[in-house]
Amino acid sequence: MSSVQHLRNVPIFSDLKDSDLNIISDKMISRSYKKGQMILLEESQGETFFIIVSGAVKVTRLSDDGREVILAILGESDFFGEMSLLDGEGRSANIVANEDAEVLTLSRRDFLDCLETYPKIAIALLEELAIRLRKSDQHIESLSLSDSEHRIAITLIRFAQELGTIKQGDVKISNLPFQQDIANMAGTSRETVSRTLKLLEEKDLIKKEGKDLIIYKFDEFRQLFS
Amino acid sequence: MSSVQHLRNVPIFSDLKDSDLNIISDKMISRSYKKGQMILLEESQGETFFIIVSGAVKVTRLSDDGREVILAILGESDFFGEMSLLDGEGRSANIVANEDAEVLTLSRRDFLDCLETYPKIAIALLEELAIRLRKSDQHIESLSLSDSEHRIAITLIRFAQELGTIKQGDVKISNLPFQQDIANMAGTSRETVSRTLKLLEEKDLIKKEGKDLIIYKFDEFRQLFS
DNA sequence: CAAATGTTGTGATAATCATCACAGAAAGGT
DNA sequence: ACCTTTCTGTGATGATTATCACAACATTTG
Repeated sequence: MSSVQHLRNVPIFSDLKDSDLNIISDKMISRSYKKGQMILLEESQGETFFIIVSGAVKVTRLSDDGREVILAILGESDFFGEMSLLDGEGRSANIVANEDAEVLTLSRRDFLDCLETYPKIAIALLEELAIRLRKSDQHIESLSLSDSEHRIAITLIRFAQELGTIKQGDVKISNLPFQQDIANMAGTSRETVSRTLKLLEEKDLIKKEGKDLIIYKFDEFRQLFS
Repeated sequence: MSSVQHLRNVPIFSDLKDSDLNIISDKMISRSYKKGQMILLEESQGETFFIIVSGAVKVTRLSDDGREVILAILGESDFFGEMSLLDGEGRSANIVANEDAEVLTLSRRDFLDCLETYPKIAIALLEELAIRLRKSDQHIESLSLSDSEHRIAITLIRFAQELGTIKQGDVKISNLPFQQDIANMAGTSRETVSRTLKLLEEKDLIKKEGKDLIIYKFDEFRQLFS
C-alpha cells in the first residue's frame, strides 16, 4: 500500500484531496522499529509527528523506581508525538514498539505548516484529542473508584474496542497483551491479573484460548462493569 | 470588567484583534449559577461552550452507586463544554458550580464558526487540549502507582498550581476544598485525607490555617512527591 | 442564639491487594 | 532438540486503606 493510501486511513487526513495528501506524503519519512525498541524518550525534546503504518506501540510513563504505567496501546493508523509539538513542552511519555512497527514521520515545521495550511486538519485533530481526553477521563474514573476486578475488566473492554473482532455478540481479542501489560494499564499487579482472569473465566464471562481471549456477550459484559 | 476584557484573558482568544474579539463577544450570553447548582449534566447533549468569568466549577463523573470522581476544578478564565462540541459525542462529565459562578456562553454553531474563521483559535485550542491531556496522563500515573499519601500530596500540588500564591518559597492555598473533594480527586477516602493531612503537618511539610493551607518550600515538596 | 446541617478527627475492624516465593508452561534462540 | 528466557499460576503473608461508628467542631438558617 502506498504512503498516500496509509494517510487516507488516518482520521485527521481523511478529508483532504489526493493532491494535498501527495504534498504531505512527500514530506514524510518512513522508519521501522523492532519490537521492544524505544521510539521516543520521556524528557527529550519532541520534534516529530508519527503515524503508525503497521505494528503497535505502547505509550508509557515510568516512575522513579522503574514501574511502568501504560497510558495507551496504539495500532495501525493511530498517531502520536503531537502533544509536545502543540504545547512546546518536553515529551511527557515514552513510546516503545510493542511489536515490530513501521511509521511515517513528519517534522515539527511541516506538521505545524500543515495545521496552518489546512484548517480541516486542525479541526480533525481537535476531534481526535477530544476523544482521547474522554478516554483519559474514563480511565481516571475507573482507577479512582473500581476494585481490581472492575479495572481489569475495563481494560479488557478497552482492548476489545481497539483490537477486537465481533462474532455473534462475542468479541475475540487476538494476541492479548501480556498480563504484566494489562496490569500496568489497570493499575494493579500481574498476579492479580492472573487470578482475576481465572475468576472471570470461572464465571463464564470470558474464555482464554491460547494467545486469544474471548469475551462472551460483549454488551452484557460491558454493562456489568460499565 | 467588560466582556471583551474577560475574553482577552482566555488563552485561546488572546491572539485576536480587538475588532474580532468584539464580534465574538457580541455572540456570547452571560449566565450565573449559585454554588452547588448543576451547570451541565452527563448524558445530555452538549450544545454550548462556556467560559468562566468568575467563581469556580468542578468537573465530575458519577458512578452508579453515587460516588463522585472529580476530574478537575476550573476557575476564572478557564473554559469547558468544548469536548462534545468537537467530537459530537454526548457529554462525558458533569459540571457543578463549586462557588457562585458567572459564565459566558457560545452556541455550538458560533463556536464552530469561530474555529473555521480564526484558525489561530483552533491552534490555541489544540495547545490547551494538549496541556489537559498531559495533566490527565499525570493524574493516571499518580492513581496507578502511588500510595494514598503521594496521591494526596499530588492533589495538593495541583491545587497549589491552580489557586496558590507564592510567598518566599512557600505556597498558600486559600480556601482549600473540603476533604471530601480532595479525596474524590485523589481517589481515596475522606478519612484517609484527614489522617494524611495531619501526617504531613507533623512532618512540617504543610500547615493548616483555618480555611487555608500552606505548603512549605513548595519546590522541595514537589520534588519529594514528584 | 439555638437548632440543624455540614465538616473534620480518630479509633477499631475487616477487606483488598501487593509482594514474595517458587513451580510449571510457553516461546525464542542456536 | 536443548537451553534460556519470558510468561503464567498459585499459595502464604502482611501492609495499606476502606469502611463503620461516633464525637467534636464549624457553619448556616430560621
